[in-house]
Amino acid sequence: MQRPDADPAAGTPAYDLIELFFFAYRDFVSDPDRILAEYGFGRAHHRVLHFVDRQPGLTIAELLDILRITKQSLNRVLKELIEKGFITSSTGTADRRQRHLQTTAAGHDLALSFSQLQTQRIMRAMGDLDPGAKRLISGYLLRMIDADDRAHVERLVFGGKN
Amino acid sequence: MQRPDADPAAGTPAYDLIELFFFAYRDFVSDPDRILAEYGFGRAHHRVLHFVDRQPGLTIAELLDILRITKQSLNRVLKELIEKGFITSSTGTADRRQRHLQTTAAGHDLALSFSQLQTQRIMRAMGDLDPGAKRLISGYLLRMIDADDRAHVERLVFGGKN
DNA sequence: TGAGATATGTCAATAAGGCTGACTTAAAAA
DNA sequence: TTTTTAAGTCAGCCTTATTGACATATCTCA
Repeated sequence: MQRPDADPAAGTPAYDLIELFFFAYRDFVSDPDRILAEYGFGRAHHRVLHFVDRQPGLTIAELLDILRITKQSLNRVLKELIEKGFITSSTGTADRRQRHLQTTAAGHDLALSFSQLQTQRIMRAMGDLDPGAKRLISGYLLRMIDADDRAHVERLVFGGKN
Repeated sequence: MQRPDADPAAGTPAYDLIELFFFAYRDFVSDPDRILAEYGFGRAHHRVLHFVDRQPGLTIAELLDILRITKQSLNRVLKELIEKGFITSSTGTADRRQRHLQTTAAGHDLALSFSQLQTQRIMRAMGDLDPGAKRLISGYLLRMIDADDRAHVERLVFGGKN
């Protein structure tokens, strides 16, 4: 429980970037909240819908790995999305133990409307930056991710299905 | 409840930046989590401790305004931080209805250790970028914040006490 | 083929961190 | 003096997460 004395090598904390990141993320996730409330959904539903839409055919285990939650937590949210007709679950053909998840047409439209809202905010913030500046920002965000997870995220973000 | 058809003007969603922002923020807040658990604290405690440490003398109303939670939610967390000796609350002199919050020495040390952890991650991600690139990134994050809140955040982040 | 491992699903209890609504007290302001 | 404001508190509820235990179907390997 003993905190070490302030590490002299740590220098002055980057309070500006710490706080800007906090406020930027808060507003970034707030856009979809208004729509989610209309459906009785929360942010957990948003996350599940997003990743299923982006990776059709995703299995339960893969989804748990991305979200880093327990299957009990996922189950309630996923069940609601399936019951309300936004996601379908189908038994695997190669391995019949697995379930492959997909968005329905309604699910895809909803996921797309969330992504478009968030893209609007990103584009407003990018303004008229040149492509080099955009690469710089996405590189920065990538390096903010734990090093031992970075390859996994890169595959997921840039590489379609694995 | 009717979602509009996909806005043709919206273009292709920026899936890469949406997802990078999600994963980056997750890892960014995960660093302090390990320490918080030692004290039986959660992220709510971290946020309160951080802003009180950054703005000594902050009142309850000002803190509620920054965190955008209800005073009932704040109260439980704040009470624990006071009881465990990380924050002090003192009656205002000019206006005796107000309470002015401050971190104790222990509270300041704890807040500093969180900020240093997060600064390490930020500096690793910044790598050897030049100062112009750093300004570009903080400008981007600032513009991700709701326009009508940006001035408030700027004062708070760059301007010390209001 | 049979044993064990794996993928999923489910029940129950618990916790953190939010919320609304109602009400009190003390102090300032009109 | 009346009204408004700042803070504190009680009670109940919701969402999203947790752990632990267990059931079922299916695959894999010896």
